[in-house]
Amino acid sequence: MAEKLDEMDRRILRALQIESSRSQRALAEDVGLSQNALWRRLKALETSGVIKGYTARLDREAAGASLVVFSMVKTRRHSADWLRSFRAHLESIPEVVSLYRISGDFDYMLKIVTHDIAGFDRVYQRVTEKLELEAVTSYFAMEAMIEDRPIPL
Amino acid sequence: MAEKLDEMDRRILRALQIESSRSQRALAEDVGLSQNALWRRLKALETSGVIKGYTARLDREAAGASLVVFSMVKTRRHSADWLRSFRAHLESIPEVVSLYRISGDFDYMLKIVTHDIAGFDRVYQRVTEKLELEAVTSYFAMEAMIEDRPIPL
DNA sequence: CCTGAAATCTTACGTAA
DNA sequence: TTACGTAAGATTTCAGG
Repeated sequence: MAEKLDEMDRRILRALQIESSRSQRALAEDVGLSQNALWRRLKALETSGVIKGYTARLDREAAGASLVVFSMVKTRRHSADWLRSFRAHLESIPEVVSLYRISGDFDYMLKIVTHDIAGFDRVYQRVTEKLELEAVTSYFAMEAMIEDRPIPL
Repeated sequence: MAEKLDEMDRRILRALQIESSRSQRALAEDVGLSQNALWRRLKALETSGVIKGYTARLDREAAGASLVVFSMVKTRRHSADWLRSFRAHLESIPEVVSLYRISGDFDYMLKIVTHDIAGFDRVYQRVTEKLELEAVTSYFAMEAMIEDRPIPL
């Protein structure tokens, strides 16, 4: 399950991150394998969990999600129990698309995606109402210059 | 090209963001359409650009990209020319997976994904060498609690 | 709803590193 | 041993009519 990826695997993953809807034949030709060999590697990568699934890449704005906000959060409490409910609370809010525990003068960093300011405000209320936070600093994205590029391999 | 999405479209997009590799039949059944009707909507969503493509969802750690860093950047210069070269420079660095122009006491926010600290340091050098930056504050992700969830629709 | 064409999945066997 | 190639067939899905 934890075999290391070789160069061929990385080539396949790179191609799949760019466009996964191409036929196995075309993909196989690109990376330099037969369709059959590619199929076997694909299956291995899927069952080992390196490939978690396949998803549609959407135009965020066209999908009506125009606003991106990054919120840096400093918390007041740090017990295991509190942390659990903190995580559960944020998981219940779909607009919180990312949550990282970070180093530095803040404890967590949230990426929030909504339709507009009003939507963000509702999320903000929901985030803060239930949790005792010491400080929240929000950075509004004015422009997405590079957005969610492939994981570098 | 700019027709609004109706509830059925959103249902389809929601399903596709969760798992796009399922058959049109299964998908159609889920959202309450015939395979044929789904196919027409899919084609429309693809040609209108709402769906930009399809991609494999990878396990970042398993793919060997263990380190995530968010860097807040304050710039010294702001001319159109400089901005162009700033963008081009960062686009040339694949480890910079996101770049947003933001409001607040910083000008830009970078998301950088690398294998380890050494890799991050190389990227950091590359980012800062060519550009006159006033300040850079980096937050290292200690733990990814929620990562890149679907765009809320 | 129906269908021809295409793609996927699977097995089997021979070969090369 | 481990991975690859070819080949061929069964099955499923696609892309429309």
